[in-house]
Amino acid sequence: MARPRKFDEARAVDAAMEAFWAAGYEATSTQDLCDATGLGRSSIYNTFKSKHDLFERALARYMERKNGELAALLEGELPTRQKIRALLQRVIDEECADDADGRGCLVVNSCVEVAAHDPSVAASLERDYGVRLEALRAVIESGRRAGDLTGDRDARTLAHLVIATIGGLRVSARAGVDRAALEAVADAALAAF
Amino acid sequence: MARPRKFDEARAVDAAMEAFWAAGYEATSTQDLCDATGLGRSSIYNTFKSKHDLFERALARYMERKNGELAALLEGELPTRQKIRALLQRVIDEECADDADGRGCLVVNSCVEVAAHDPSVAASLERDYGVRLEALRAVIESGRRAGDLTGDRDARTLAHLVIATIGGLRVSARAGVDRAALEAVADAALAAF
DNA sequence: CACCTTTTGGATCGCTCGATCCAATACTCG
DNA sequence: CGAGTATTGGATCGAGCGATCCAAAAGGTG
Repeated sequence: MARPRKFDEARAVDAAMEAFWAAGYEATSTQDLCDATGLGRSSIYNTFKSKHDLFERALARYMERKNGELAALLEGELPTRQKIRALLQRVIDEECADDADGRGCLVVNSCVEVAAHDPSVAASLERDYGVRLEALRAVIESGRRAGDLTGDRDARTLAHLVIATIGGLRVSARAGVDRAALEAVADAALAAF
Repeated sequence: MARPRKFDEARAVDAAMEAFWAAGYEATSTQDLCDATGLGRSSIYNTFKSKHDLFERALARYMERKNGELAALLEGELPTRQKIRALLQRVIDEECADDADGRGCLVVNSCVEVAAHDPSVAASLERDYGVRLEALRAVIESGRRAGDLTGDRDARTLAHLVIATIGGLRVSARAGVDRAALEAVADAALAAF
């Protein structure tokens, strides 16, 4: 082995993730990626196959992080219904945060901007959707068994509904809807439970 | 007055709309716009200030068309609840259509891809959101007065919910969710009414 | 300490981007 | 019918794109 790397690959992926998150896939140039990671072109192309490859790694990293946060929330002590409400509230807080210059959620952004024209990314997004769906379904079903949730709607459908509501809140936030309205929507969406 | 135009400006905007709709703003090149409209660069730049200007016209045209369709549906004879369900069904049909190569809805796409980095487009999207919100609110309120709808949730909030649900269905569809699941989500979302 | 492999910075590749310019064209109007 | 003007096609602009290449640098290994 010869000259070792001067940088941490995971840190580079994280930095790239921030760049793609802030501007989207198309609008992020390789120069932007150099600036964000602090690396030269050579290091990037020596480590990753292409901009596209780096994007897939960055997206995977984002999913990993977000799914970790989701799992942590769902494993908490709250009653099931309040777990769901807290999840929606977290989304609203993210979207309405003053310092979040409207970058939203990389997964949602990628579903809309990238998925249709990129089968590989689409497959990755579909897999990730499945993970979130199963996590939510399990929590809803266990809440129901515990008598925590009384409705009789299919747990899987409710899990789909939660994910769709999150997507809807994020799109609405981008359209300029204010926090109070988003919170009212979140409350109303819980009527299905 | 001299040499007259050989093309119809509105048709050109329509063609550009299709192009932006299919590929997104960033990924649509001026060459794509020439191909889609059948015009030369000169004609495009002579008629529209820039790619951005043409995009705003195309987006406005899309909103006009879609809001027309919405108004037609809402003015129909169906009971209010079924109007809403039909609206959601239409969205699902659009997203799941075999020939719709995943282009989705230009408004949703633009909210996610463009709004954050383009104040002018953001303002346009916000205005359009207001139009849709008001149309839905009015229908819900009139349905309630007619005894068509029995819940007591704020009509404006329900209108927000309908729009958010549409956005959520569209994002979910892009993530690969199948038609049956989307329809179940649409039904569940109606629980708030 | 010198060799050898890998990384690094930076020049450069061919291409396409959005936009502009100009000469040729074609139509209206006096 | 000729003068004048707006439109048109196409060449062209400088800039930036994603990607590649190469020589210089650096540190582990004998």
